[in-house]
Amino acid sequence: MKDLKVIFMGTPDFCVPILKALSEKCNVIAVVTQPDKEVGRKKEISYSPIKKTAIGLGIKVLQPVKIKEEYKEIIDLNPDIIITCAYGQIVPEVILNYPKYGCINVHASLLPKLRGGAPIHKAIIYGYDVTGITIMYMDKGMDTGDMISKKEVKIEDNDTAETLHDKLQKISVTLLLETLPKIISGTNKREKQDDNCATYAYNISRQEEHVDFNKTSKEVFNQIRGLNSWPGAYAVLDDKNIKLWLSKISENHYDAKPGTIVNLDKNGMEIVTKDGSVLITELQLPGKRKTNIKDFINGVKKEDYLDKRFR
RNA sequence: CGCGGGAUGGAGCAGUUCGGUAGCUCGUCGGGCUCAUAACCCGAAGGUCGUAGGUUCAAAUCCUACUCCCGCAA
Repeated sequence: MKDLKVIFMGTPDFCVPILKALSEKCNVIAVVTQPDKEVGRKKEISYSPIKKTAIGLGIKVLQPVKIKEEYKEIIDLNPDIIITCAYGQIVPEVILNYPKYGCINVHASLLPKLRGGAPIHKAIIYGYDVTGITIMYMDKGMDTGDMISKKEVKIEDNDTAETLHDKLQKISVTLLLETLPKIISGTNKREKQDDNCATYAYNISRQEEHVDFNKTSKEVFNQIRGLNSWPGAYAVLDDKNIKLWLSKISENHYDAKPGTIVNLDKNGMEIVTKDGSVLITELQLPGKRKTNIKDFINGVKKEDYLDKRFR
């Protein structure tokens, strides 16, 4: 594997361990990542986590704005295999057919479930009990190619998108290192996806970050933890966006309209849902930092919140 | 030069409009009560009020510049 010429394509933090592992086991001849973006309040230019890692490892970095048009350099490098993970652009067929061992993708779900850009978040938000990593051949569709190997991860009640991200990140590396030798020796499996069972995990929209308390407690709970620690769920109170970071499902039932704050103490800010209530245990006011409920109630008057209603 | 909020003992906040003794709720430490406690009672420690300069008899508070944090928008 040492001489295997690999091009790695990826962008976020999630795939950094994969790049690191590949750079140890193979000859990573180039890394392809999304173009630098101006980001944040000061519109500073930020490099993607993968670009930073590649620079640290001394690997050549390519950043096509549209890989559909700017693929020549990638082909000229004559890779044996292209490995992608959360790259963020659809790779054109010209590239897919080129490397002798093909183009494979590491996807953070058990395909054909949760095809798309936000499989980790959506696995929790949709209330899945189990998710995982799938390694697959890429084709021209979005996460529709033939599957090579899979590894499952259970979703626990206390998992957030962040903890699940970390678990999946870990096993993505081991699964890839198990699978890669089989691909090279031609002993890997190749299984078609059943399109009838497919579900989709498109990128999170602003609308999906908004908590609707007309949903069930379970749905609210899953939404809040599924968006933690990025980008965060929010609801609106007094025209202010309040971020809701952690919650618990309460056993209590109230006669108030969904969204009403019925209680505020060290156990949480209790908000009525469609079928009961949830206790918010970590939240954030605009301009402020994240605070746990204990700190939050210290600086706040209970009367300012009780009986008000989120929308 | 995208818009806006913020920085005050270890934590979360009030006080800034209109300059005049550093305050609240917690936490910590010590003591008490209790079979016991995260509960209750008593007491203590802990802050050059983000930084630098200016105005003033006097600045957390007014003026100027800067640093850092955060929400929105991209």
